[in-house]
Amino acid sequence: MRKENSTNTLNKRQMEMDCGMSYTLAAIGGRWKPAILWRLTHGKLRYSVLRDAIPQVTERMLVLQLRELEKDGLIKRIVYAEVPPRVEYELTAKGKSLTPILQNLSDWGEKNR
Amino acid sequence: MRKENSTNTLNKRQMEMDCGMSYTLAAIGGRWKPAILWRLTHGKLRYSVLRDAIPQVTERMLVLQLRELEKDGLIKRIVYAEVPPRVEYELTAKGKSLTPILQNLSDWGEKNR
DNA sequence: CAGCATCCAACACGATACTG
DNA sequence: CAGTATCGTGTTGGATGCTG
Repeated sequence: MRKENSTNTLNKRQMEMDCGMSYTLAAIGGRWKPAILWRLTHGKLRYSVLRDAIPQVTERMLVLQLRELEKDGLIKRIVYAEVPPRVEYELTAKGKSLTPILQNLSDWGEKNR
Repeated sequence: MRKENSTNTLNKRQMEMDCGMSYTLAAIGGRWKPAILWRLTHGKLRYSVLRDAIPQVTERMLVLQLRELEKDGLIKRIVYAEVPPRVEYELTAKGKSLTPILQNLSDWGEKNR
């Protein structure tokens, strides 16, 4: 790593750009997060439905990514006190605000791949 | 991995969404790609300028990510037949078309972190 | 039903040294 | 100036089996 030069004024706008983007990419960048978020855009889904809607994901990864999305405040986990257990996942307002961005990413990908 | 059920019609729109997004995220998702792309939005930059504009990156990673961006057609590498050598990097049209999307990602990140 | 625990492989990324 | 080469590490994610 090179030494950082104090006269090197990489300006504030650039750092904020990097920073904001890193945050967003970390939030949606997991291997299965886009798939999960997209499935949830049309409403609440039960764990088993979500799982069956993304057949390629292992349960381990599904749960891990759901937990991260929850921790980042993008989805809400709703546990019903029933037997057998029922758990549903739903986008939060923050999560919903990502929808147009996900759409943009998808559109760009479809057009350019 | 669960066995894929042939009656499980995960519909075509969903698969295209995932697919397009995966493609886009792979294109911009590298650790330093957003930083590189952003630096290039205002025009051609020389290798050493780019390097000094992102002091945290090692040369190894910078070159690797530049090569991938080039392979994906987002940037163009221009080598001048001079001594000492000079190399410049520039966004392609495809790369430029990402700018508004990067801006969205940055804005969302700034607002929500 | 909705997970968790364990083990393991692949890869991304960093540090450091060297070069056409 | 603009890179390569080599080595080492931490994280990501997959396979498999078990559980409140």
